[in-house]
Amino acid sequence: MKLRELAGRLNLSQTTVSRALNGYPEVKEATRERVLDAARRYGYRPNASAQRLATGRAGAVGAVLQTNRNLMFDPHYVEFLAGLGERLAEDEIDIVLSPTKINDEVGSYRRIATGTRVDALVLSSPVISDDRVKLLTELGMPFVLHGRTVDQAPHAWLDIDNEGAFRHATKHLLDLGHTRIALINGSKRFTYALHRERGFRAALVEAGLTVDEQLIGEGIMTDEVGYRFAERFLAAKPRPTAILVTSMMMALGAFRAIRSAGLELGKDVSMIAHDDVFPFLNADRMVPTMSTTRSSIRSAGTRVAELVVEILGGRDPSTVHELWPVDLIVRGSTGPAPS
Amino acid sequence: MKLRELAGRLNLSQTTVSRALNGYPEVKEATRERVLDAARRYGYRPNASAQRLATGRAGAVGAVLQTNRNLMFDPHYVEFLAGLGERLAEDEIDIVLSPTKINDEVGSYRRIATGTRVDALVLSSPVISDDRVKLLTELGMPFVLHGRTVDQAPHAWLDIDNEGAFRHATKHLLDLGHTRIALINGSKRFTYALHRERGFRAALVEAGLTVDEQLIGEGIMTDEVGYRFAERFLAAKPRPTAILVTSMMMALGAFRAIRSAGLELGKDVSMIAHDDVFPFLNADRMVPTMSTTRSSIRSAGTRVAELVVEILGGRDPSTVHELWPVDLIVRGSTGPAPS
DNA sequence: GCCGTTTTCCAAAGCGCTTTGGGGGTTATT
DNA sequence: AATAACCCCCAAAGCGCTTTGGAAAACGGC
Repeated sequence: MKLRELAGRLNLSQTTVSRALNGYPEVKEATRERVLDAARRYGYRPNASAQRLATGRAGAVGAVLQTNRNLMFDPHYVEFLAGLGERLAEDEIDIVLSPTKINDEVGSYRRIATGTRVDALVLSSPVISDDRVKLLTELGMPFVLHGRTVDQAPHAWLDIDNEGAFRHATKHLLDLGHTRIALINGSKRFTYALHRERGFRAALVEAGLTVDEQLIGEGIMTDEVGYRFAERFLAAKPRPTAILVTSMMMALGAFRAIRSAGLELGKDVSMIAHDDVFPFLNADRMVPTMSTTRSSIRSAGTRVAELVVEILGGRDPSTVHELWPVDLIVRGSTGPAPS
Repeated sequence: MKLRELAGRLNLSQTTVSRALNGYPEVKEATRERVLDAARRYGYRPNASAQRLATGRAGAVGAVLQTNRNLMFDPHYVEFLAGLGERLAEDEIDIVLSPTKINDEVGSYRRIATGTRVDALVLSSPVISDDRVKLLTELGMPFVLHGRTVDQAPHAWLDIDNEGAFRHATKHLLDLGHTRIALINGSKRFTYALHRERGFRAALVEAGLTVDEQLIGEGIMTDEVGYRFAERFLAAKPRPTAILVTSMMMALGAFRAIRSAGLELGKDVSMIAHDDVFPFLNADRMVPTMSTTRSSIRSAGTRVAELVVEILGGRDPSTVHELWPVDLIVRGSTGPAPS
């Protein structure tokens, strides 16, 4: 069933049917009803390619998938994509996924940007000085960055206040009397990890403490890595009484290490983890419940999608900067420092 | 730069340029060179929407992403997508990702199949009797299934011989003198898990042993789940002397549990894990090296892509059935049963 | 050098939609 | 009753490619 046929059956012109379907005001409400009804009955679905050609829009945004390493990072990314897709689906915009090898990352972006298959790109997990950002800016391909680079540029980004979150969390631990606090962070190549560490250090320095570099670890966000660092940190003397963890996956591992060491979470050792809010992982239902800095990565995806749509609608990307505050939620995994 | 301009500059017709670019035989080799060269110089990239409209092809295959649970499963899926994308890129075919909530899975597939945004779909991780397979068959949307359902239908699939692999692995352990063997499997909803368990049981029964149901566990493929099951199994009396594990992620967890129990892998306890071959996880570089049933999931993705291309080229999907044998690679994690 | 092939290229007609530029019908205004 | 002002709707022209049906040019055999 194509538009012409549908128009034929309704004794209307293609123009009118098209307008009725796309919500233009030039058609009588009764006619629109009639058209929508018929479209539903006949199961009419517009041909996407034709629509795209006529409108000059690809109707898709691109996402590039690193495929050589750090795949374990993925639950976070997938969750982000889920949010993105949810919102884009409303506007019938596809997500086009391009897997790329890590050594040809910029090449992949260039190929995508110079092609006509997507209207915009979405970038995640920027590193401190990100070549992709530079490239896309140069090529004039619209994009929204989830996260930030250090050298701010006039492009669109949405980030959470990682520095503030970790400063706040650290300060909370200090207020509880903890003075030896460890940090299990993501890889420092990434800006968010830099920001988190910065917040952590700032709070310690503010409190007049010096940072013990032995109590800082970085790695990919897995249970395993969390376990290994926690195990190592807890063996230090004097033992840290609190740990800040950059992801819930890592927190699970760290939690196991704490138990293995015969210690009790929330009493012998306090922990605050950053919670990206996974549907299958509820900080509130853990035993003990987990204190977190919380910010839904899925919501971020949804909002990024919204911003993409706005930019495609004509909004100036250089006005698109959102820094989301992060909640600190104090639960059972934090308690006063043991004396 | 559009085709017409390019043709103009070359003093050729659009027809000729198009043919030169697409490898049709009706143009002189010298002309083709000239065209290709100019295209490169001017950076000509054909407009994808126009191409798609003219050819009647969406130039994309769809993949649906479950977003409500089992996201931890993902490293496997991502690895598969990587392989898929690698091959599809050669034919300039996009992967269109549609995130869906688990409770509206069939609805999502229906929407995608009745739309015109993809030429085919790729399905992964089929359950025993899979509604998606039925739906797509009914709707006549081409697809390739990575895995199998139990009720075979005349559609395209590619699967690895999970049953054979696990039978073989179990038999190997039996040959080494093990008689109490545990199995850490994926969720039994999935056909591959069923097949693996079937292979496991078959080998035991063949050897005249009865299966201890207490030594079978199923769950999502994470380090954590591997740890928990191994911990539990090793506490059983008499303790199993060998464990079969369905994923390398789980194997890492199981390995940790073995060490925590003060046991030595490859001596006190043997282990064979199924290895989907992740670039960041090398069974050969572990200590001890890990015995595995190995089959690259990325290669499977590449081959599935190949099959999709063939089907879109006219091959009858009901002739597309591939069952890949799985290698058993004996390394350091397996040894004779302790006496 | 003539005629039939083969090679090489072209003009023009789509692909299925959106959108521009009007043009009849109705209703309101005088 | 005539005019103006809308409201609805339509015909037709693209969007940028592919592909069909020829036609001109080059080639080969006699």
